[in-house]
Order: sequence, then C-alpha cells, then structure tokens
Amino acid sequence: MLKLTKKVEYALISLVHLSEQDDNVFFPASKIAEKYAIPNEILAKILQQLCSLNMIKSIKGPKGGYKISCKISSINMFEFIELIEGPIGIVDCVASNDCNAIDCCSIKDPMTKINNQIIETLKGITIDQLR
Amino acid sequence: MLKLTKKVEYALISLVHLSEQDDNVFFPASKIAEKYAIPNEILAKILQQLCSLNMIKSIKGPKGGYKISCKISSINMFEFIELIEGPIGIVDCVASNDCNAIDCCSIKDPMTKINNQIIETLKGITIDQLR
DNA sequence: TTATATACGATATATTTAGTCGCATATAAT
DNA sequence: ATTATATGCGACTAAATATATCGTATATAA
Repeated sequence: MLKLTKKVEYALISLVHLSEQDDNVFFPASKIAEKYAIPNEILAKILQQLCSLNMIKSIKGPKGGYKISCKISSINMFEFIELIEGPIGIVDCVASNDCNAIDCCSIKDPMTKINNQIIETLKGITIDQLR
Repeated sequence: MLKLTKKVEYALISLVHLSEQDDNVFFPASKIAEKYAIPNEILAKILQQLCSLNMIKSIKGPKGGYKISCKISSINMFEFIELIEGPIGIVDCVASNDCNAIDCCSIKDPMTKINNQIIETLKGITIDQLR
C-alpha cells in the first residue's frame, strides 16, 4: 500500500553508505549487511544489480567489495526506483493501460494526475539528500 | 510498489458512481460490479465497509441498494486511504517505528519527508475531483 | 592451497492482496 | 405465506508479490 520495496530501501541505504567511504576503499557486502541488519544474500544480489547498472564497482576476492562509481547527487528517486523496479503506477491502468472498465471508468485521468504529482515529488529528491 | 490496493480503487469508483445518481435512488452493488467489471462479492464487502463508515446508506431487499450519504467534496484522498487501509508509509519505519537498524540508518528522516510530501499531495485531492 | 569475496540462477518461504463460499437477514412483490 | 432480490458478515481459498535461501562458479589476496 504505497510502499517501496525492501529492495529499493536496501539499495538506497547501500548507496548512501558507500558514498560516505573514502575513495579507493572497496567495502564488502557482508559488512553493509551486518551494519544495517540486512540478510546477506539479498544484499549481495542487490549490489550485483547496482553494479550491472554501473552505479557501483566491484572487486572480487579478499580485500574486495564495492565502491561507489556514480554521482548520487545527480540521480533522483524517480529515476532510481524505475531503474530498480520498473514503472511507477498507483493503479495498474496508469502504468500499463491494463483495465477492464476502460470505456466507462471515470477515475483514470485524475489518478494519472496524482501519479504524476507523486513522480514530481520523487524527481525532486536526489539520493545524496537521503541522510 | 507505490500502488494503491484494488480495494481503495473499487471504493473510489463506487463513491464517484453513487455520487452521480439521483437522490433517493438506491443503486444495487451488483449493478456497479457489472458496470465496472468488479467481482461481485468483493464489491459487496467494500460497500458494506463504506456503509459502516457512514459514507453511504443501504436498504436491503428488492429495490434496495446503496446511495451516497456524505459530501465527497469534503473528503480528501489521504483521509480516505487511511480510513480504508490504515497508515501510509513508504517504508515500514515511517508508519510504525519498526526497524532493526534504527540506530545507524541514515535514511529514515529523509524518507519521512518524502512520505509527508506524498501525503500532502493526497490531501490536495478530494474524492469529487476524481472524474 | 586456502580463505574471502563477488556472480548468478534456481528455489523456497512469507506476506499481502484479491477473490470465493456459505449462510443469515430484510423486504418488496406476488 | 412464498419467492426473489438484496445487503451483512465470517470463514476460507487462491493468486500475486515480496522476501529470503541454496548451490555452485569464479576471481584473487595471502
């Protein structure tokens, strides 16, 4: 119900955390997981995704881990959420046109407007503002 | 993922529909269900809830049904959603303080702000604007 | 060679959301 | 009275989504 997924939440926490590390330091996933009480394997996969999106960089093996490789001040919450989870739509028809009352439903247009307002809110916040 | 439930969606559709009927007309749930392709029993239950919230009035038996009994221009989306589904929180900790990284999590405060901005958006729209 | 770490697909579990069933009650029409 | 139509409500089931786990492979520092 108007909730972000843990995936997005964990990803944001991780990005903020990594952005606060010294440059050239590779921080292991397990340390982040431990610090924020996030299940290890889940976090690992999320970081792998962020890596494939080129937002962070990884090194394998001992002394390995992740470091930030993007400017989190230039990524807003809307972009980020859609990158991780796909299109935002407070009702199905907004994101996908999937509706079985399309010809008589009165609320689609106003719902789209609300959706757009929420999107604007999310566009107004960059990831580096999350601290 | 930032989605309203069908319950809220169906409830809004119903309220708007009922608000457009002539006064003194009691409109049966089944007709609304049919028109908007909503499962009958689900809709019935939602209308019963709206009834117990005194937003609509019911009459049983043949020629029975529901009619609007509130001013939908004075109910905003935030009030309505919380009435139907409970507190809005884009992350758990915002609505419930339930978090296992509370002492070190950096993002709670900014998340609360985003949540409040979304709430303000919802407060800015009354149900009668949904058409 | 070993220990540590990422990579990634497959699977399992839990939670939430959506939908169904059965039976009770009220009432208008016949 | 009887029947058909409608709401009222609790229990239950199913489907979808979100969350978590497992297994195996690969890379690399010590």
